[in-house]
Amino acid sequence: MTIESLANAELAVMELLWEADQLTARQMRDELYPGGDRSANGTVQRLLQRLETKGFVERDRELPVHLFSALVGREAYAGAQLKSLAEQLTGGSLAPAITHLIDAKQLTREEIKRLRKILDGGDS
Amino acid sequence: MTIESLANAELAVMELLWEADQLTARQMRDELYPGGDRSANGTVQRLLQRLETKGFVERDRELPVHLFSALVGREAYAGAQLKSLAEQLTGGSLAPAITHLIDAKQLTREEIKRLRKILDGGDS
DNA sequence: CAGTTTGTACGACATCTTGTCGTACAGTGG
DNA sequence: CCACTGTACGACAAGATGTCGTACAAACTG
Repeated sequence: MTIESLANAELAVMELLWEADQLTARQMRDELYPGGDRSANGTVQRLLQRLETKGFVERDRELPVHLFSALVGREAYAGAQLKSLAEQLTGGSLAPAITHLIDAKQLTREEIKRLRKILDGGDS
Repeated sequence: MTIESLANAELAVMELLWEADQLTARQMRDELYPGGDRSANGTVQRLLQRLETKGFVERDRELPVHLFSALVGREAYAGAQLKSLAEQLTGGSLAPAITHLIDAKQLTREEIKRLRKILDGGDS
């Protein structure tokens, strides 16, 4: 159940799928490679193929022109990455890193407020 | 000032340096490659060299046998990675990802409590 | 002093990942 | 039948990573 991590171009594709519910490869090509010649099609298809293998993307094969959609949401991906980072570095806890961010003034007062609200609501 | 991200073997070296203040390459070799033959020395030296280039490690050249120490602390590294993740994925805010972790019950009650305490203290 | 040992410096390499491209093939419409 | 669009996928270059080998300097041993 481990969620792999994504590279730039793959992430760019996911960004599109996180915005729209379903997209064709063509639509994504137009978005990602505006002056898209023939080869850009292959690139996008390749990226989608790999994302499908990794379990990030689903493909509706009903029609000859497939419809792609995200299987892993942005928040789920971000959360998984956060968790994996914490596990790798600080024994599974986010606390040390967040402490550091606060001390280094890398979190705005706004953001701190937002996080506090989330935590107060989330557990009880 | 961007902090690069580290690969496995590099991270393993940093782990050692995060535990001890200063170490010789030899000490790290013994730790990382217990049955260490000749070539393991080269590997460790190479890793240290690259870490030095990336600005993660400092080398005391006073003695012929160098003493290595971490320039970037574990919490600073974790924090930087956290921040870069948030910037890449959720517009710089950690809130969405943490919300997801709470909803998906990926944070223990303990951890939530700890985070809340940090946030309550950190702002003032 | 000559020889050995220990450590540093670094070139070289195999492997993997990533992004890209080209080509082959299927279905559709003229 | 031919052109077009899309899918499938092999191949490749570039970069990162971990490893190894070798060259060289400093110190220690006899």
